[in-house]
Amino acid sequence: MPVAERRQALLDAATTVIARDGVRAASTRAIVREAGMSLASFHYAFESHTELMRHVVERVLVDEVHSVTEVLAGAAELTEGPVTLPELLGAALDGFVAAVEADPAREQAILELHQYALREPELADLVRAEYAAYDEAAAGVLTAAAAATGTRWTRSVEELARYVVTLTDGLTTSWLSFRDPERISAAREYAVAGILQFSEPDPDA
Amino acid sequence: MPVAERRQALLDAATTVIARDGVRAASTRAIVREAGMSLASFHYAFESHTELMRHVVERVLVDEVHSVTEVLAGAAELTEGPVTLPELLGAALDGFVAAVEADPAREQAILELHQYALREPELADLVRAEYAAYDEAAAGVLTAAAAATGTRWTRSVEELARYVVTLTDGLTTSWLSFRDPERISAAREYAVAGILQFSEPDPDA
DNA sequence: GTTACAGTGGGGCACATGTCCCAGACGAGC
DNA sequence: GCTCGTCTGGGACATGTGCCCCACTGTAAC
Repeated sequence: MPVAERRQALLDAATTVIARDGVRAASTRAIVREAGMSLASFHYAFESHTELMRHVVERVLVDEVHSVTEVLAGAAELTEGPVTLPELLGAALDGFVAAVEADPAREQAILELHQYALREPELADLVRAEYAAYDEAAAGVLTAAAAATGTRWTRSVEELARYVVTLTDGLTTSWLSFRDPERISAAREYAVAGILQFSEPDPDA
Repeated sequence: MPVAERRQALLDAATTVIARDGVRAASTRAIVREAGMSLASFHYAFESHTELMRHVVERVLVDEVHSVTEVLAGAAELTEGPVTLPELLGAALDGFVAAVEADPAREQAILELHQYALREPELADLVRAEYAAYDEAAAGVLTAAAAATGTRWTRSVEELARYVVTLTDGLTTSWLSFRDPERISAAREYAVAGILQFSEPDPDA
């Protein structure tokens, strides 16, 4: 078993344990047990538990950015025939919420890893980079949606995107506490309405 | 030293340790070291570390609800002379954000305790009760602000309140990651604008 | 002064954790 | 077949953890 593959297997196992039992429970032994390896194999693939955790944080956050970007892009490409701006934005937010609802354990793990990373000086930047990527993804959706519906934004797209990301963050934590779709849907509607305020027909379109 | 006082001191110490070093570091020994006691004193006041944590979660979350309610009520009572709805709502949100900015460690501790509580079946209800209290506080501010400015809401105040709470949650996590006032202020402005959509002059006022 | 007892400190138990070491297994090259 | 170097398993170490016990203090009652 090549080292690279073993590292991947250990990262997978660590992610599984964290999602199921929390960061607190992700001890070296729990991870190797999950991966079906011995402790020696662990320290053959990784310098230390700390290094493993660093890679876990990095991989999970990067993966999450990818999947979110994918979900948003998928919703934005759903433009079969004429679509309105609120429909597009609503679909994008629905896609995001559906992804969170589909795998709450993963989302909870991500939040725990955020906290973990924010406590480690050398990992804190990963969280900020993650949010920057979210901002970019949201900005992409906003501009694409406006372009597809002959509208334009009256405010900076970057600012609007940050607002959207802030809101999705709130939606995520709300879902993890209540698991209540109704509690989410109202906020979702208001969010869309809030953003629409800053759009207008594009005279150039 | 009476038992009740000792328990309070230990709760204080635990809160301090958690805010400074995280929940992960809040071991029994770390807490008694912070409180300047011996291990025996700890187990004289508390049945177990688990029981202590249960009380910590309860107290911190209840305290947070109180202080948030206080901040919001304070902002709402700032009605010297004629004030507009957006001013009132903006002031309330500013008060909230200022409280978060003033003590980020405490806010981070609260988020960690949320995660901790959500992992413990018997503590999860505390988080939900906390959010329910936030909802109520936000609803109170919304109705008070509307009444003070001769306006009324066109949507259910409960739903609007939940939206506000969701948003403040996002603002909090955003602040903890970036500590960037500008990043917050834009979202704050959009939030106010978003809510204002659902207000109208009250003909009965 | 003696007794009784709530309260406290130090030490110790059993267990879990991160890390390391060393004996052995495995397979490739000759 | 043999050797050599990579890889792996089990065991062990030091440390940290939650919890407990026993000896001791101080104080209050008589």
